[in-house]
Amino acid sequence: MIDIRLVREQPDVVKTALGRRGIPPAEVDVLVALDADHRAALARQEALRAQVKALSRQVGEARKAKDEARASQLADESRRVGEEERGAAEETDRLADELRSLLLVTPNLPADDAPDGAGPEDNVVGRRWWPGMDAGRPEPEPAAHQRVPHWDVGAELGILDMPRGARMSGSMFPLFRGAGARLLRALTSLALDRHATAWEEIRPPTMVLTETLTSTGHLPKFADEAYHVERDDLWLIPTAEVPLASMHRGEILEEADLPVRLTAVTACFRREAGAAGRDTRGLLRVHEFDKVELFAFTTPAQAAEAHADMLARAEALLQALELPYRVVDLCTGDLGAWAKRTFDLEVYAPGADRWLEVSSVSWVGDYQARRATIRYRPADGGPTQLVHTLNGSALAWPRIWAAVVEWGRQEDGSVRLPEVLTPWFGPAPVIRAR
RNA sequence: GGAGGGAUGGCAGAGCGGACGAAUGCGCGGCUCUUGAAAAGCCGUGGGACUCCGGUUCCCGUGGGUUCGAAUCCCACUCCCUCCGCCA
Repeated sequence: MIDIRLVREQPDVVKTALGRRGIPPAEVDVLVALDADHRAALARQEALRAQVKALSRQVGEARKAKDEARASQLADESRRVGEEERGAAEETDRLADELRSLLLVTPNLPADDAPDGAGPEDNVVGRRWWPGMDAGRPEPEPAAHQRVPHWDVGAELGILDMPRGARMSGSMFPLFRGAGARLLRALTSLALDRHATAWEEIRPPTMVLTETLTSTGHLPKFADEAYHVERDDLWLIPTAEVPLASMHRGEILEEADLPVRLTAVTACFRREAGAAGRDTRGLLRVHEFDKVELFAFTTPAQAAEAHADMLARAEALLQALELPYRVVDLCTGDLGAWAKRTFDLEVYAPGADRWLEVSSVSWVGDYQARRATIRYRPADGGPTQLVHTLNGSALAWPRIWAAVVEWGRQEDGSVRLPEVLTPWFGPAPVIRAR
């Protein structure tokens, strides 16, 4: 949630910021008006409440003084004021609900330095990297044998079995087998071992409460995108960001304990309702996939460094895996609802001939912290403040799997794996047909 | 799934219808004493909302209810503990 106080005190700042996302200023005016009404109602209610409390106290005193007549007279009056208060409370609650519902679907204010734009076409493509770039080698040109899409390579080698995945779960549920499954396991181990130096490894639950999914911003706005287990009213997480953000929900942390940095691998579940019919082949878009996530709780001052660190970690993995990639600075029109600034990492996949988003690293500011009331006590003893949260994938495996397999494909059809996977596949790692 | 017990401040733990946002202890912060430290003593120490900055109000697991008045009584739910059953 954005700060209602900022909306109240500097509505123009909020209008300008949300305007960059294409939100009309009238929506901010609605917030301002609702907030004013709510506060007026609250003041009325609290005045009545104070009256009830004062009268009740006097009832007790009258009783003690054995003045029954006065006691019952005061009680009658208190009852009358109490009824009035109940009416006022209903009005206050109604307005509070209305305000909160609106606030819950209002997106975050983008960072000042996030590029302006209307949609994905306006994203800013930044630096690029490819193996050997530092040594002055030119960008690699895929050979004919690398122009085979991973779903074909996977079928040839028997390491990806989409038809059987569909048999058990329907389309877009991949089934990896043999060396293909091992490759996923290797990638996860590689990533977690690297992160574990500074980031605490977590294995969170993958089914969560409605409140947990609301804290991050996924609910109520994006309910159609998530799988819901009706009988138990639990949701399957679309990313480990969701449970990790709730690690400290409702807590007040000490500044000395910040930043808190977490890493986790989980399955991620997405209905992809809005993308039906698009990217249906292979691993481009699937309903269930494994992803290693980084998540940080920081002070506002620590956020920039944490953001850079996350991005650097994701990039380091791509470099270790020898995959050409580019950094994309998301424009205000493509930024996720809760993000202030996001960098996507896209890997080029020569077989599918597409840039694939394999990581998204976001600075969320206090947007989630306010929804989840996650605060910290400053070391100087000042009042508690909301923390900042950041999240980033490092990395999402199916698309990495696809890129590794396509780039690695050799003339004889086997797949040469990056050297960094030697611990799992032996020296000069290769996947051959079974 | 069944039976019982519990949920109060950073922690432990009182309170069980009237000035209780809450005793006491521990912890933590400050001060006194001391060459310094310890000990001792004194003082302070939860979070939020609104505010005409005087205050007002909310929070004792969550949500309802009873009452002039609820941490205290009633109902429902959630979570934790013990025992039984089942189980990877």
